[in-house]
Amino acid sequence: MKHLLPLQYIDAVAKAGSIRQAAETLAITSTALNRRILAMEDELGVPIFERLPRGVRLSTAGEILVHHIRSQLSDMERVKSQIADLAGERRGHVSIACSQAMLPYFLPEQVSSYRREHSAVTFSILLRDRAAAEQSLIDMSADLALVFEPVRMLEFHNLLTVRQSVHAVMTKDHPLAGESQLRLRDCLQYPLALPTAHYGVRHLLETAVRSISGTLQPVVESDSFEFLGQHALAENILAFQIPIGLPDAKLRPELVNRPIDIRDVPPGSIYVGQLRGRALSVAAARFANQMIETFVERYDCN
Amino acid sequence: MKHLLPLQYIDAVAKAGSIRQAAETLAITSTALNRRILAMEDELGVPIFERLPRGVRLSTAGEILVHHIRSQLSDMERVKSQIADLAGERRGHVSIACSQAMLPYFLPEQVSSYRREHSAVTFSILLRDRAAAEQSLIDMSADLALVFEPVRMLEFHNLLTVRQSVHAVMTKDHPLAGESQLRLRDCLQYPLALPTAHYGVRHLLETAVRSISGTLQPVVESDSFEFLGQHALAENILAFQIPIGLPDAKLRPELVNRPIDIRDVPPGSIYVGQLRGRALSVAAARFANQMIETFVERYDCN
DNA sequence: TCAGCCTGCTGCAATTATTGCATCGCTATA
DNA sequence: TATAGCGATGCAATAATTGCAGCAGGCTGA
Repeated sequence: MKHLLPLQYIDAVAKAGSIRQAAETLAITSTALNRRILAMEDELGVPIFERLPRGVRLSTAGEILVHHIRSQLSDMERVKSQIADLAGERRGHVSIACSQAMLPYFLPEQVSSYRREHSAVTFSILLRDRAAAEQSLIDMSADLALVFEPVRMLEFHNLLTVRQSVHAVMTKDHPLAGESQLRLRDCLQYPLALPTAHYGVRHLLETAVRSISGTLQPVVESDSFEFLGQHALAENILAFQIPIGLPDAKLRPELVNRPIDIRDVPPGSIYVGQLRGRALSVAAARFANQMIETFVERYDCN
Repeated sequence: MKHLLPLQYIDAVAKAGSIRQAAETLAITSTALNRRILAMEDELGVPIFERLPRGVRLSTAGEILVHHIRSQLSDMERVKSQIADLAGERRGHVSIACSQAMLPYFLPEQVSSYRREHSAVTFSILLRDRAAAEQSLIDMSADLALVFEPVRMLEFHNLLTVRQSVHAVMTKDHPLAGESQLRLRDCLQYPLALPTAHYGVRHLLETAVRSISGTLQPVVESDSFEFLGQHALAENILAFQIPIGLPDAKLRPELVNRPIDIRDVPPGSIYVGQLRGRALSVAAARFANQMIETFVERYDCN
């Protein structure tokens, strides 16, 4: 849409931090970009950017404006999606910010399933820790968020809550593999592989361990669950994951997962949500519905 | 704002019903306007307007788009208002759709009072019956609505409710002027001046009269309360009004108003509200607050 | 200290987009 | 059947946008 090109330009400059860099990504000259921004500031009567020696930064007015711009851009996407929808086309784009556990199995399956019906719909899947996911909703870089144990939920409109208890993951040779359910204190006897502090699983474990006056002393710690899983497998140490992030037993027969007793580690929750007050595009709304249906028939929801 | 000129053009065409007429009001040639619309339709890939022999009409896609456009235009006004506000200026525009009773005393006083503090803020006061007022909120031609006995409230976010009982208005020579409170059946003995059917006061009276198996047979009926009042005065017949629309006794000593017993005619309510989900400009929000404060200290509110 | 680099900004010329005029074809109305 | 009003279009004039080259200013590292 041509008329909101100036808005996209401002958004790009805000993101890039300098006019020349933004011009590069926009594939126009810095001259043109600079003049459009000067023109907008002139129309508005207030500077949008503060000029710094190494570029520009949003002024207070600019921050208000950029927030409005992002909302307009995403609104226009929604309108285009609605219009395409009533023309019988099922097209559009869905952007999702999610916790790591959704990445290996759940979302790929969901996206494929959806795209089998509506192949003109495209997706962005953004890995965001639980604080960053909400931020992505706020700055409209994501339409939907799937977050395990969100931090704060002020701008978050919850569509569905799914309870998930923490599971320990190990090889089938691990001494604990024989138990059907594990106690936390038993797990602590063995070497652990843990995600870094800002992940939900770690948070739940930390809280649980503190309540029995213990400490978590992981052998490996990483923000990459890919790494954690592979390493745990190689060294035969304990890792942790929630059910939605666990492979099917048939798919990975060498891996064993066992729930940890909920008396030790209370279950956390996955929240499916969107930005409060924001209207979803047709595609995003349909995809959210599909996910919610899957959750409802597969897990413990409310 | 120049970048949303194309949007304003589409809005204007939708309102005018023909490109040539819209071009007239926009002070441009029909050629230019026509081509902008063709360009927009081309970008969108879908016709915005249906071409009729006598002009154009919004297509389904166009209706979605125009609704979005109006929301964008009003959002931009809000953003400009916010930016002006943080620059220390108290400027902006407030548009209010209201029932007739607000016009003679309440709103003039409120607007003057507000403009004494913030003279850069401008106002539009639109007289709308209770159905049209909500429509004005929906199409964003009004920021706020003050409606007596609204019809439906789906899109309406209520900020305050003020109860108002119906009063009979007459000259001090009228036979009923001696009573401190009137019964409906006594009123019906005298000639009546009534507003037309879609006004709230008429609605309340009709309902009340039906419940005592009577009928309302007004001597004069008008949608102009100005006329009703003057005529009632001249012929010395009964008119009806709610307290907020009544002059101060000192101001119009020849007029007498007496409440009708609430057992006969239940009190109606003034609703102060805005469009559900819409953010108000700084000026509109402040003005709404001022009104609400006045209501709370002066009338029976909740 | 000073050269190198990156920044936003601006005058001028070329390019591109927009506008207005005249006119066409169409349809409902009188 | 004539007419008036409508949207669409070719063409020329006009206005806006862009790109190039070059400016001054501040940070960075030798």
